[in-house]
Amino acid sequence: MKDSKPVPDIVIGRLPIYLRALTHLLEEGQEVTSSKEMAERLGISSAQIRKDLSHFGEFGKQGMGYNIAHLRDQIRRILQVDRIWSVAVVGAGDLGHAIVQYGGFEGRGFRVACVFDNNPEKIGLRLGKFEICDVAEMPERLKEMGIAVAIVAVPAGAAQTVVDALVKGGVQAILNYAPITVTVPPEVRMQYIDPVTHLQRMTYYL
Amino acid sequence: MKDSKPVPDIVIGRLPIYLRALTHLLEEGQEVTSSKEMAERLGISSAQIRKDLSHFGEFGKQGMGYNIAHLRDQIRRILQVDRIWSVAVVGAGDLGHAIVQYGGFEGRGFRVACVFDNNPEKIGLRLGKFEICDVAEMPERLKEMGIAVAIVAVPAGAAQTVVDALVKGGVQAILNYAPITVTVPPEVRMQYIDPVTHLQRMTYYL
DNA sequence: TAGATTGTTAATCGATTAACAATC
DNA sequence: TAGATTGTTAATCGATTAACAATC
Repeated sequence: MKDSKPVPDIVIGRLPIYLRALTHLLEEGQEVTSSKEMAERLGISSAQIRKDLSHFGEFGKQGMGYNIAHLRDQIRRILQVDRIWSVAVVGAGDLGHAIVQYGGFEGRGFRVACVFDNNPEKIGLRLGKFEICDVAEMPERLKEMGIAVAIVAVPAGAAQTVVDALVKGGVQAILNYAPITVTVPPEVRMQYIDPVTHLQRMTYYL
Repeated sequence: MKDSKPVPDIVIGRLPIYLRALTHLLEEGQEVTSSKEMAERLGISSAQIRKDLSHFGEFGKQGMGYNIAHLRDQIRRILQVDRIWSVAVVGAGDLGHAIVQYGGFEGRGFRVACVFDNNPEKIGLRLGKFEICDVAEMPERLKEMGIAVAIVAVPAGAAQTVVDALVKGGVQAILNYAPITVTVPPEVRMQYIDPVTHLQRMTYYL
C-alpha cells in the first residue's frame, strides 16, 4: 500500500472469493490461515493472494500467517460490506421469487428491501414478506428508500427499460440476470449473471 | 488461425457474449455487422473482437464486415452448442425450481433432462415435467442418460458431496450456484455463480 | 476507383509468478 | 535459534491495443 494508482478491478473481483473462504474457515473453527492454505483451497497461487492483499495494507505476520477474523473484517471494510445494503429486486417471476426467498444475502452485506414488477396481475400481491410494487413508480420509490443496489430478473426484452428506470432512481450498482448486455452511464456499475454463457464456456472443452 | 497453441480461456469466455449479441442482432432483422458495431454494443474494443475471432478462422470480408447468421453458426460450432446438451439439475429448492422452469436454455444449446434432491419429502414429487429423483441414485442415472453437464443448486454445505457424486457419474462440466469453492479433478470444468460475490465486487466502488 | 473494414503484426500495457530479505 | 511465512521486487508471462497492408 504505497502507490496511489487505483487497485485493478480484477483484484477487487477476487476479494469476495477470499472473504467467502475466510468466513468458511472461521465457521470450521479455525483461527489462523496462510496464503498457502488459501491458495490450495481456491486454486489460486499464494503469491497472488499476498500481492492482492498488499494493495490494501499488511494484514499478516511473517512466519505466522493471517488471523482469519481480522482479515475477514478488513476485507469486509474494504468492500464496504461491513454494513447492510438495501437491494431492490425487479421481476417477480420464478427467478425473482428465488432471489427474494434466498437466505444467503443476510450476513454478507445485503438485504432485499423491495420487489417490483410490471404485470398488473402481480402488482399488489405478496412475495415473501414484500408487496410487489409497480415498476412505473420505481424511480421515486428507490429515491425515497435511498436504494443504491438492484438486481434485475426480467426477460431480456425488458432489461434495458428497467435498467434505465433504476438509473433514474439513483441506483449505482446493478446485477443483471437478463441475458443481454445493457448500456448504462459510466458512473453506474454493472455485473451480469447468465447461466447459459457459463455453460457455453465449458462445452467448448468437452 | 495458424498456431497450435490452445486458445486462451479468456477468449473462450467472450465467445458466448458475442454469440448472444449476434443472436440479438439477428432477431432485430439485421443481416450484417462489423467489429466496430459489436464493440460499441458490448463495451469491448473492436480490435479485441477481431483478434478473438482470428483464433478460429476468417469469418468476415474486408470492407463489408460479418454476415451475422454465418458468424453465429461458426461460434455455435466452436462452442459445441450446435447440438443440445442434456443437463442435470441438483437441488429442488426455489433456485432449482427457477432453473428447471427457465425457458432460456432452449435454443442456446441446453435442455434440463433430470432433477435430483436428497430430501425424502421431495423425492418422487413433480417439478415441472420432471419427477424429482434421489441423489443417492444420481451417479448411475447420469451414466445411463449419458449426461455430461450439471447445475448445482444446493446449500453450500452439501455442494462438495454433490459435486463428488456428479464426477462419479461422469459429468465433465459443472455450474455451481452454491457459494463455496469446490475441488474437482483437473479434467472436470467448473463455473461458479454467486450473486453475492458479484454484488460485493460493486459495493467497493460506491 | 474510393471508402470501409478485415486479419495480423508489433508495441504496449498489465497481471502473474518466482524469489528472497525481513521478521515473527 | 530454526522454521515458517509475509510483503515486495523484479522478471516473466500473457492480454490488449494501435496501426496498417490487404482487399472487398
